[in-house]
Amino acid sequence: MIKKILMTKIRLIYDELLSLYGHQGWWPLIEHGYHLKQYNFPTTNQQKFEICIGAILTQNVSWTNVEKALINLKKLNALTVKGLDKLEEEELKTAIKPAGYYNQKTNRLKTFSKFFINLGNRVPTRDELLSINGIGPETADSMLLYSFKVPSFIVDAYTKRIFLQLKLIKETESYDAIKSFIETNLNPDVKIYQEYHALIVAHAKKYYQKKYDQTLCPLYQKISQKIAK
DNA sequence: AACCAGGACGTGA
DNA sequence: TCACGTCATGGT
Repeated sequence: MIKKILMTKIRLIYDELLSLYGHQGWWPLIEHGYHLKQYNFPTTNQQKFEICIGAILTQNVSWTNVEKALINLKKLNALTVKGLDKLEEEELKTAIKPAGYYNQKTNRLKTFSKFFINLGNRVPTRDELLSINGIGPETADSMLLYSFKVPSFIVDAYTKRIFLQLKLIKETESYDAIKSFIETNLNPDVKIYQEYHALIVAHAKKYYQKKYDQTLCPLYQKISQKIAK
């Protein structure tokens, strides 16, 4: 007789999303696109750096805008640490303009590339990243999870919307409270954390845009049906 | 033509 | 601590 494994809700939601959308293969790189099931990415220091740059550029902006900026940087050979560090400030501003907030983000990229150079092959701590101007909790966790392969769960606006709709969190809960709630109910596993966040984004793009009716979310419908019975 | 997108920071209460 | 204004482009 096989024992039934007790799974947490958090894990069940993950399984549900994975069966709905399949592997997402984040983080996308300009050259390689989505890596799909090759979880050894990123392999080179340059790829790690590109992911970090993307994490800064995508702050409050759609990824399609970020791609334009990344392609501009690639053309200028500035998707490498040294390349970006060498780039003139005005040139950098122009290149990342499509990603919005280009004045702030220019400073943030310059500051970060210096940090990245000094980092060497070391993995930074979360606090270390948070102490850098322009890197908040979500950006830090994105870098840790996708660039440095540390199982640090990312809480973005979509994560909040979905978990709020599923009544697993409250409206007022802080970033860190939501993060630790999820992490205590999900074994630390880089692959799963990576997929989970990507799946949340995929799911949210389909059901949790502000213009949509969030009650159409199939996960929510399942729950509300159970309650009705 | 407003509104929103894979946030973070500075300010004042 | 925390609510609020600010930063800016591109798509719908």
